[in-house]
Amino acid sequence: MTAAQPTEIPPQYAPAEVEGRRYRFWEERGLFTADAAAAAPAFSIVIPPPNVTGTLHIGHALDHTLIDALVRRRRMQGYNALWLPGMDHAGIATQNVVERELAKDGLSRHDLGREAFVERVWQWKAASGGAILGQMRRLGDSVDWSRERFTMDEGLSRAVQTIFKRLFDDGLIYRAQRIINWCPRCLTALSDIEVDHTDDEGELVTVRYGDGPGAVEVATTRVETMLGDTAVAVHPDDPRYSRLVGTEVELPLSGRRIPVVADPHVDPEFGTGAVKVTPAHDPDDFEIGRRHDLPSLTVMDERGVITAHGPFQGLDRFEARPAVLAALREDGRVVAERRPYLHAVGHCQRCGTTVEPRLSLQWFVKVGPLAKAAGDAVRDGRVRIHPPQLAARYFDWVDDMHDWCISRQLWWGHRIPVWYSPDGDVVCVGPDEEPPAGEGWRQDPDVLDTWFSSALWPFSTLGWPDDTADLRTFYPTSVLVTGYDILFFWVARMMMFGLYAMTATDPPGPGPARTDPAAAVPFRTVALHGLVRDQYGKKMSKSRGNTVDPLDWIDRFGADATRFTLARGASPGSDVAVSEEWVAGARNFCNKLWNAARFALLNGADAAAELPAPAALTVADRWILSRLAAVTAEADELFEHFEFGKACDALYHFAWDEFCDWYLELAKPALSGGVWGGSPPGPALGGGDPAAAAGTRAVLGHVLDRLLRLIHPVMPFVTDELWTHLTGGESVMAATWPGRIADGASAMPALSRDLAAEAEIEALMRLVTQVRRFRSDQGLRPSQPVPATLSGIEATPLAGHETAIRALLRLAAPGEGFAPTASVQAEGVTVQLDTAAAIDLGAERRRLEKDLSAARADVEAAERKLANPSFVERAPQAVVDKNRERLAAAQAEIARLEERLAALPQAR
RNA sequence: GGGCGAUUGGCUCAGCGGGAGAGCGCCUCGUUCACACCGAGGAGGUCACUGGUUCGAUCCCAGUAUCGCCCACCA
Repeated sequence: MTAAQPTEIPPQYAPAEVEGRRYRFWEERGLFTADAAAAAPAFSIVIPPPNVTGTLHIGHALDHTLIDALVRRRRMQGYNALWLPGMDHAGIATQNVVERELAKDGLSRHDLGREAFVERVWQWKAASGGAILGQMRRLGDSVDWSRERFTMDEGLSRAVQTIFKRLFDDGLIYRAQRIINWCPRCLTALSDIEVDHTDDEGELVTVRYGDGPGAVEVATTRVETMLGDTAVAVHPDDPRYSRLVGTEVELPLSGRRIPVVADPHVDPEFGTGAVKVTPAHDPDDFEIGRRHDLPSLTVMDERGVITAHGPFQGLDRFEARPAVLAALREDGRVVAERRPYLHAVGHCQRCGTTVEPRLSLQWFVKVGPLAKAAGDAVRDGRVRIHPPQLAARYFDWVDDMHDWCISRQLWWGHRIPVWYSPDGDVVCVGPDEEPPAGEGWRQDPDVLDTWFSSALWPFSTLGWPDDTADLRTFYPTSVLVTGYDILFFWVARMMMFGLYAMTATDPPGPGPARTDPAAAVPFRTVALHGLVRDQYGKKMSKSRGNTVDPLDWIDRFGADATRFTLARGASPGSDVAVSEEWVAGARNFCNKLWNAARFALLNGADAAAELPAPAALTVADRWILSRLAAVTAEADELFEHFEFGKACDALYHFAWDEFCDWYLELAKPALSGGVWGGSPPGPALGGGDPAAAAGTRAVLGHVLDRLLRLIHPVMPFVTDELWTHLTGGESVMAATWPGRIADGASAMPALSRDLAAEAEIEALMRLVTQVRRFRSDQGLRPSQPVPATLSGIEATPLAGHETAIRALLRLAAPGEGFAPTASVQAEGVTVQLDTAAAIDLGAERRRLEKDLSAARADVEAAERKLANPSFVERAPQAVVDKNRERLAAAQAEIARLEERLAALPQAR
């Protein structure tokens, strides 16, 4: 027997000491590196590329924890697992960040010029990107660093150009004069989803146009745009206005005469039923203008400043509004004013500025056929969205998508590969083509929406348009793990472009493609998680001051604790609430594992030994192996369905409640091989039996070995540190997963359930808990030995467990003058205790009465049910039987309790 | 204006057509040789409200209320 010496293993886990060392080891051994030529089935995940705008936040930590857990498990299962890392240039977001940096020095990007500015952004990218990579290492991300990509690296830029050219040639990219969302601060076009709507306070003003019988009143929230009105529209069937259609009215403040047109888009119920039409500054009006061939008058520049000649020229749009209104009032034109008037107003997602609808020439993707294909792939099951209820949102969006404005008036991003000649010729240049030669050709100055390149991520990162081994092996990727908040931004667009690029066509498009439609999808499953929230369920934000820096938690609690906190809260599609108490609890769990392993190591746990046959094991050994079998199957299944929270919970409770709290206590007699708790060892738990001791050391080693493997995907560092100590193996990362494994991989020996052992130990647990409760009620200190007899135990399944029970309960052998003062009955055993003092009759009576009323309630409920013929007739037999058993048990309990209550006053 | 989801102990959340669960917090006790980042015991909930279906509803259905999220070109 190994003497339990004070040891070099400290009693507390110190993450900082372990994490860096373990990560370097994994990396040096190439344990993260996937092999495109490997025979094992492939499993691949591409990282949702973090923006190079700053550093990772706790939401990234959640995403990375879940992905890493999936990948680590698959790797252990024997898959050829790849987690491909990389980052996103994040066009407008990054440009804004760098512009803000410049602004600190009083500079604008125009002071630097395009080339120098872009160079400056690259410097920023290097710094921010470096920080992000460092954070990923701290988190323990098992990414294949040899395959790291960036959306603007050479290969990906070639993929962007390739697909742009193909879309252009297919007529799916076009350039058009349209009303688009314009940010007057960022000075660029935005797509619909880059606009956030909020209900803002405005004013609804009713203005009279024209005079006399031909006058018409219109309602508007934006009086300043009337400078650009070119019509008034009414509904064709509106009898109030039918006589006016075709006439002209005079536009106030300008004297221009504009026509009254009839258009079905007008809602006769709203306002006055007549609407002013400003085709250059409102998307609806633009459409009306098109239908009626109205001129478009642009009265605002790109910064939102009025350009129309007259008294308002040079005013900002928000200054112009009250000015125009005042002028209208002066003219007696204002019929009614309603304020406050709440209405949805669009804001730039990146800077919050109110978006201005602006007529301009932009590039668009014609999304019709692409979106149809993206919807169909989910509809026909080639791609599964998890949890399924989020698929409804996906369909809503994909099935009714507007054309996608992809040009941005920015400098940071992929330059649009189109060239213009002075004569108006337009040439789209492919990746291997030279720009057109000759005088005066100019490339389009705009760049592409950052989501354009993100949409190619699952295949551009694998080498597309080249026919690479990586692409052949790892596409389609297995799972896409990301937050539901970017379902539209990213997931839907990857679907559109993945299917477009990777579906074989006739004639073939550029790059390799798949003839099997199921192999063309960018990923087979989309696993959506939620947002990280604070302990009150509130969204984290800098203004609330409730954000969490993952590095701060990693420094203070360890990466494993941080990961466990996030994973334990993760349910598919729902948000995760975290707080410092939670991560402290997770840190405690790490420490619990640490000490369980420390105990095992000190007691000669032997993971390498052959497991003895059940007959040669103690009941406790058989029980914990059976419980391990159960929790292995359970956790395995839960991980498979992205139920990280439940998997963590199952493992946590097994490790703490069953393995540590009961099994380690029960194993002590066998391990110590001698005196334990002051009592001689008993046979059932193998005390004093060398064979049983060896068996228990083997079981202890095996259970801990498998448990560490099961927890490793979520808590990689502490499990690896402990596992290597315990087994002498190189890394648990490379060990076999105890549950299901990949085809062709070799599994661990299966464990089976042992229900007899489970029942026996559960009975022991109930008895021990009952007596502990009595001791606690009586104020007996846990450490104080109490002489007691256990009568009737020989006739119960607990017959062999008397020593264990005595030890767990600190019950001493009855000595001379043994005089029991109280008894506790449970599991067919009567425990008579000599408390050496009068027991607290009040406490005992209260306890017994409480138990009695609970038992009576049980009897009443069961009787009521069983007295109901419909219940007996129609309920499942098992349920009826269960109630009969409950009734009998409760009745017996009542008899016992009444007896003891009656005996109570006689007790000493 | 549409759509989706939620409402369970103090807080955050599981659960589910047959006697309400966890973590944290709270109370009591504790220097038993893995761990005080611990151990033992305990208190605490008419499962939002109203109806319906059912032998039986926290669970299914309808409505109400409150909250949250997503989408939206009604000026």
